[in-house]
Amino acid sequence: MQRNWIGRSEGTEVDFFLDDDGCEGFVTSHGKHERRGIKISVFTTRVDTIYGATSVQLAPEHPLTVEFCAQDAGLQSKVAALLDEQKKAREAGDVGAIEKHGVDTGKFAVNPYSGEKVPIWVANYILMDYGTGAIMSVPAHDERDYEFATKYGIAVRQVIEAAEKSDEAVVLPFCSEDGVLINSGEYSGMSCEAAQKKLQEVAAAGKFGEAKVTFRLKDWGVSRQRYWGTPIPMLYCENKCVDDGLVPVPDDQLPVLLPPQVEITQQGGSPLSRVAEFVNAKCPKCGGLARRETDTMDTFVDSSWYFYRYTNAKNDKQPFDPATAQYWFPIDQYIGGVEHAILHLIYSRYWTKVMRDLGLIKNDEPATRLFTQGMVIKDGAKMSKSKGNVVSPDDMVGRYGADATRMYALFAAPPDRDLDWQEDGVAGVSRFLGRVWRLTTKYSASARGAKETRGEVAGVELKLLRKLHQTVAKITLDFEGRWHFNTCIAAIMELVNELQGADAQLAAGEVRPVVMQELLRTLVLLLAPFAPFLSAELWEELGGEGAVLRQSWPKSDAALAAEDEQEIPVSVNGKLVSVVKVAAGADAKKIEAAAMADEKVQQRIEGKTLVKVIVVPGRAVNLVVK
RNA sequence: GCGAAAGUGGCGAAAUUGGCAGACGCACCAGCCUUAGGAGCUGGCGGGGUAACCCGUAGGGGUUCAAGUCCCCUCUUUCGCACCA
Repeated sequence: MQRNWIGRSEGTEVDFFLDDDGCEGFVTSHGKHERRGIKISVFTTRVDTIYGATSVQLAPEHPLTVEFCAQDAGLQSKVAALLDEQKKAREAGDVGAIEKHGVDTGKFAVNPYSGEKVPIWVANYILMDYGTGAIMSVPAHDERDYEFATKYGIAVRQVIEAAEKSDEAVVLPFCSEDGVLINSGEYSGMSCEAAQKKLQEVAAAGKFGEAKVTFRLKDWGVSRQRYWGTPIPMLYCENKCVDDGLVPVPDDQLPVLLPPQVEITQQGGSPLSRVAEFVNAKCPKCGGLARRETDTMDTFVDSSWYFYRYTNAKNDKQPFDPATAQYWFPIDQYIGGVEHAILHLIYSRYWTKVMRDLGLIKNDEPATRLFTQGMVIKDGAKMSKSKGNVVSPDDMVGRYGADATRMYALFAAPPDRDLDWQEDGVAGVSRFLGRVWRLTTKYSASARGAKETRGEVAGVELKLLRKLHQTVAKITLDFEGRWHFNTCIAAIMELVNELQGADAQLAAGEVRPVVMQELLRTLVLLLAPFAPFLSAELWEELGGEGAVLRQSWPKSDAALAAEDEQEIPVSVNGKLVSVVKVAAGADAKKIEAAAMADEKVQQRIEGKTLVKVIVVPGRAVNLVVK
């Protein structure tokens, strides 16, 4: 997601030249490169289309635009209108919806490869803060350029044709990179990819361009003109005792605190600038008058590094001690919603890299792993304070208890998925916990004091212990490997169902206390992360030592968990026909024999020719017949 | 418009490497029990059909002995967005 957002874009920066008196005698790339005059750098991902460039377009705020305007009042008013449109679109947050407008400056630029003169335009959709603030316009091979050129009658020249020739007429713009250059001088006939590489080399050799990587990360302003932010600890010395008068507040005067009494006047500007006691200060360098910076830092600044402070919260000399931070960082696991995946996480990563470069920390990244949790959905919409559909769990805790509420939330869906909040299910979880309580307390007396060793097990003891150890294995895997707590809880429910199904045998004393103890104590340990309060009670009830949450996680005994038989589905021509039982670990031959011996299978293949038999041991059998 | 994620019973969901679709739970139905409860126990519960069987994972194609799972196209929903040269 970040890869997309940061928007790494590989392309070429190419210098066009302003065609004016200073540029006479310009010679194309074929000959010598005597370049004078003013450069207009453009960034393009499609340098292979450069022979199709029929204009150069500048952002309204481009320095050259400003210069042209200074010489031409008529142009200036038109450009001002373009800039206004761009600003309005930006404020509305949708530059994409802008209607393309532009104005011809009457000036020309020279293509450094071909020497061709092309008109220079200013357009409202060119942004000064991306790339170089100028583009070469290739209408034949770019949607936007095509739209613009047809609107203003700018030439359209095709320089790429499809790699595979077809009889159909070419529809412009042709934007595919799967093509071959035409009308491109000595580069004609090359593939797009090869041409890009070659043209970059030529530009680099001729010193009028180079391969370049551009990023689209938005430059987020640090400072805000409002009261409720962290003060920026800088002073402006009135005497200009240093070059620009800018003096940092000395360490021993940090932190700069906000004044407690501030009038919010809604006049605009920072409210702090109207608080004289705050603004007026002494220059720490020369002792003269100084003014404090009155902008405050945006909250993104704080959220980019606050967690480093957690490693060293009582340090009153520094934000944190580098050695302490190095001990704790990077964070092992970051958990957050998708809304954190871009802005906050990009800024905090960026901040970490800056602190690393300053030598404050050693880690390159703030966290090693990211887990993106789902949203809570209520009545079809994301649950949020701003939508006002937030449900407090307090009600549910009051009615069913914290254990049932917590366990229900974990049971309803895996955490990486959106959770549809429906309260009906909590009653079921509550009933389940009641069953666990009754089952455990019913047999706790005998289980509590068991001291003998287990020894060999068989019959119902084996059946129950097998299920127990299978459950431990499953939950351990789902818990550690996948964080699928819903299936962990389902597995505990299955275990309890199995125990309850054997209640008659338990009541008849067919299971020894030592086995009962293992069954119930392990059950409680498995339950503890999901229902800690109930588990603590039951742990005590079963005579467990210490706190249940301090116990080590149970280990699955693989030998006990292993089944001695397994069921293998048998299909004929891909359709399930029967299920056969074989000894666990049976080889393909034995499984095939069992499948062929099955009555239903025989009915299906009777009178047909067996073409192929596929046996996947432990998994499936498929018979292909004709 | 672009980008990302998702689509499985009446509902929330399972199916870890392609190998018995619907585990577990909710709701519902039937029965039992009872100093009648927001309780407990037993059984049923995708659709069609008396049945044998047939159909079924948004829709349509494909790969494969075998597809919810892999590939292509379409549709729908949610989230994010910046005409990015």
